[in-house]
Amino acid sequence: MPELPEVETVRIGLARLLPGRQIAGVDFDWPKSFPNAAADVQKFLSGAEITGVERRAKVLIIGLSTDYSLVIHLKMTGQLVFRGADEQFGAGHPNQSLVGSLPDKSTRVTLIFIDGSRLFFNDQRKFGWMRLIPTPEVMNLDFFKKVGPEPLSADFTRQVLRERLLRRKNSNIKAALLDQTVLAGVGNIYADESLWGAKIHPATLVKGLAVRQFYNLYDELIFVLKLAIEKGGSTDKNYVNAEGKRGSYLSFARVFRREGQACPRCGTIILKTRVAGRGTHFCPNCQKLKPVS
DNA sequence: CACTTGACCTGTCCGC
DNA sequence: TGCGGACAGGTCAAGT
Repeated sequence: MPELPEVETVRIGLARLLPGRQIAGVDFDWPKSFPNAAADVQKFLSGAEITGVERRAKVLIIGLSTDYSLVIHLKMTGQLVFRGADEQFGAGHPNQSLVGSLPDKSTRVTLIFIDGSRLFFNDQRKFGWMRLIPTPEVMNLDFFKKVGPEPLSADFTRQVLRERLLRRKNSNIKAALLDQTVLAGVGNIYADESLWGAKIHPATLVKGLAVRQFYNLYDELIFVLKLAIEKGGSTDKNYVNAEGKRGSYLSFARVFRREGQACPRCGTIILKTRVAGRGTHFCPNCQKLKPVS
């Protein structure tokens, strides 16, 4: 669920809310959510000031004045929700909020700032994690060494997308788009949405795609990612931004979670199948599976 | 080596 | 109503 647009939306919110705040303490219980030893957490977090919030792929990097960074992956159900000291932790937000009283039973880590405000790391399914890493070593993490280019960076061109996808020429296009070593940040929602835009069947083999199709896919991918950031991401069940509010992209979605509805382009009923091990939505008329010639 | 599948988890929904 | 099982889908390890 949190894909590039959702993580970027959280980053924008945290970058506005956190820098300059000083950490007083941290509470955490589930060790896998924060694997650093408890002593290290207290030692390198307490007294640290937050210097900035960055994103690479679907990972958030919160910089600290101690030359350590908090590296966070939300995986499927992670949330990072900030509450100011003057906000009742138990009251929730009136406007489109999905989270109420905090901490709740999905809260894995709580950062407490000296001004009384708090940052809650909630994660229902416990797949996500937060790690304290010396800042110069962050990019040495295996994930960062392998991850592909940022699709919204200036040097990510149509040609680059085609070259990267062709690294998996024998895969279907959906599996290749989801492969984080091919390019960073695309997950199930935006893979389906961009393939619909480019009129490509998700099971099409990469080697069977024409150059023009790669370029169409590039245009649709960039369009969908930018629109999703504009809409604050997609909220299905869990995802919320740094203020606990929903994203609205799904009301603009063309195929994702719209099985049984009419394709907005041709009116054919949208199907849901399984491709690359994931639930996959597509229009059987606009996105035909052609044999490799 | 290229590629696919299963494990990690919990909550929800569906059929009986 | 209760209960088992399928499903949700990001990433890594294990399997083919």
